[in-house]
Amino acid sequence: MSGKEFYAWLMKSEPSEVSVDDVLGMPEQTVGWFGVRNYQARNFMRDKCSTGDPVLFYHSSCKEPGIVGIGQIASDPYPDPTQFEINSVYFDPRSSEVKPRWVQVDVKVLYKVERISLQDLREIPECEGMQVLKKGNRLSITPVTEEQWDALKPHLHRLTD
DNA sequence: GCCAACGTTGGC
DNA sequence: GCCAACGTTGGC
Repeated sequence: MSGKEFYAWLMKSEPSEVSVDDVLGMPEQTVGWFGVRNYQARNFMRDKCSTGDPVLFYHSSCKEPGIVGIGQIASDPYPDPTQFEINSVYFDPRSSEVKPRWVQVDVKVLYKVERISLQDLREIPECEGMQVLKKGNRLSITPVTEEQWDALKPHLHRLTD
């Protein structure tokens, strides 16, 4: 009853675009979470994410979807640069540098874990209420409560690379 | 590649 | 401001 509603974040990435290994190869093992073009997900980044919040790094739209890494929010929100890049698929002509529409935060990957598949996740009773498990869920960023995180902990098996 | 679900768009 | 059409997401 005491757990925080926005304790942690589940952040989806398509591994063909940015995989957990890609991020581990980046400077500071950190990536700007570019390309979010959904207002609800944007508002989470803009209003609710804080530096240091735990992150579940999730691979989606792939053969083996699931949680593959643990990280943390590593910056305040700032304008997503891809919205201004005319050749980017994320270009938004309705946005402007003066009044940016889309923001991102930096995400740092701390370590990889043995993949927790969607199926595994559904079998953890305390995780039943997780937004990512809800039917028709399409949000790329969803909050994870403190209770859900605690329930997940015993299932997180750190990999050593 | 299918298709259910849901967000966005735009005509009225 | 309604709502049908359309586009996108993402597991399967």
